[in-house]
Amino acid sequence: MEFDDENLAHRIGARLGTLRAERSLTLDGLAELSGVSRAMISRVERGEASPTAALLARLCSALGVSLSVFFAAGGAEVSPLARRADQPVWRDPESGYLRRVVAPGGTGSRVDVVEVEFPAGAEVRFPGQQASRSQWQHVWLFEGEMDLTVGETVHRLLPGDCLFMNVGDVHGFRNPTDKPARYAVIIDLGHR
DNA sequence: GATCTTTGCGCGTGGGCAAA
DNA sequence: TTTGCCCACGCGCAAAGATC
Repeated sequence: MEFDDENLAHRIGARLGTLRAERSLTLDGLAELSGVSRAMISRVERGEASPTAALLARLCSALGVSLSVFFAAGGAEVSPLARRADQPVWRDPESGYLRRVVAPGGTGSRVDVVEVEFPAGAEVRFPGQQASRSQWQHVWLFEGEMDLTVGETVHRLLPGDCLFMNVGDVHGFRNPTDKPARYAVIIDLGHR
């Protein structure tokens, strides 16, 4: 379920607007919570800008949802089975990394499962977010190599390695090799 | 071929304006 | 007064061109 860029930008914008409205937040309110300017939020909601992974993470954190919840199709039929063809896929316009929400949406589960294909040489950094401190994640590498930075510590992950970390910590993902990497992220969403 | 400079593009921000 | 949108600008990055 991969969308073309324009369609995806509009879907993200609509989803962002819905979540913001559900929380009775104004552009200013969300801007204050997320640290993203209200002009940028407005452009994203109108589908005029494609948010980067880092920016989207800040907005999701401010809204109190995970990226998985964000990309889960609102109102979609709830099923315990998520076929690969139906799993939401999003590509970060900045790094090119591909994020696939594997776990079925709308089940009420407090655990999300995400598959990531990370391009060679790419890097993504996520700022620390107080709103995400109740969330934890396992990063389980299948193929390639990844450098994961948590705070000041850099962890080199090899196939089979698994790193446990707090989602709210300042962290970064980097593929130092010339081959793409593939890994899974299992997220404990904590109390919602 | 390597290095430096220029140019173009996209992302993101701040300030200001108009409508309700 | 609040809210959402528009405009101008800065910044970073990659591609193209120039120079050695």
